Amino acid sequence: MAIQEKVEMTASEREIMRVVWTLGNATSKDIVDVLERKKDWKPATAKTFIGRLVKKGFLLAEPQGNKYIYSAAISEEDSVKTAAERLFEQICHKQAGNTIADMLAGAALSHKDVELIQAVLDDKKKHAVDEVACNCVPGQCRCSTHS
Amino acid sequence: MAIQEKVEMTASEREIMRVVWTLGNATSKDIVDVLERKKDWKPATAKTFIGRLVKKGFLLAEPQGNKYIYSAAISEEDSVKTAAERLFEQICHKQAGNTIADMLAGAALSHKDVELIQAVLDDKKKHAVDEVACNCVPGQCRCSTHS
DNA sequence: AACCTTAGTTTACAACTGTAATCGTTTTTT
DNA sequence: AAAAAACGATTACAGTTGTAAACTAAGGTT
Repeated sequence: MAIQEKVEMTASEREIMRVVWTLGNATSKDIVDVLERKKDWKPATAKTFIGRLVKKGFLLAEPQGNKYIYSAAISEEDSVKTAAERLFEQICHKQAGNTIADMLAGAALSHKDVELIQAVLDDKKKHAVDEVACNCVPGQCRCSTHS
Repeated sequence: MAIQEKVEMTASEREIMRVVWTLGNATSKDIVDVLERKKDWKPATAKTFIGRLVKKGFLLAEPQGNKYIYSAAISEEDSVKTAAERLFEQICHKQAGNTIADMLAGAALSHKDVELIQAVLDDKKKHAVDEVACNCVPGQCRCSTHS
């Protein structure tokens, strides 16, 4: 596993990344154009985020003549997974199931999605435990109150 | 529905909130004590976050003599739900199912959790569509490429 | 050659965050 | 009552983020 520093990608930066993830390779113009329409960002604004993403290591910049061709250093899937992990780190492990149920309830799903989730759930059934261990320090969740 | 401004709760602030959610009513001392152990925060640091949370409207401060009794202005469930929504806003609706599947795969679940999720999923089955509509602007996800 | 466009870099600047010390009051101890 | 402890409020200060203008150099255009 890469040493994966604690570098965060902000929501604005993710807007840039989504263009790159979509195109695979993108010029700053490609990016600027999309975000100028979607977010009303001035070209300079998108440029700033591109620069920060390169510095953070999320974007790779391949020199191409006098400019760069940008590509993503991480996949969107991994990036979203990391963001989700970051969220789950902020709640008691015991609440994870509930939270996922909430998300599920609020999501629009296709039959295919349902099937996929059912498959994962079936697998989970085999490894489900009687009680998930609480990972909180005393005082930060009710579970630890009864200990 | 309340006009729910676009006020964000940071991860550090959430640490404070978790103590309040756990205790229901908390003094600054309750909060300081827990976070001093968990995060090694100086009392002043926790105080700063408490102040910011009050200003942001997440914490209610009931005067009690010369001090305050703090309580939460939103439930932890709602707060987590909001955070999750914020995450899903950053990805294509079409990817929501996949993302949930990933989260599910990575979570520790109890039998009870599995049951709950199964129930929600069963309900979802009734309303699943053939294809979830993509909500992205052209250039920000592959779906829109074929349009 | 002179100029405009484009791309990247530098600089700007306010708001928000993390992290805390200090200050002014009250309360509690001694 | 005098001193010490506790609490909220004020101030501090660097780093991050959002938002962008200005600058610079290369490239294309007239």
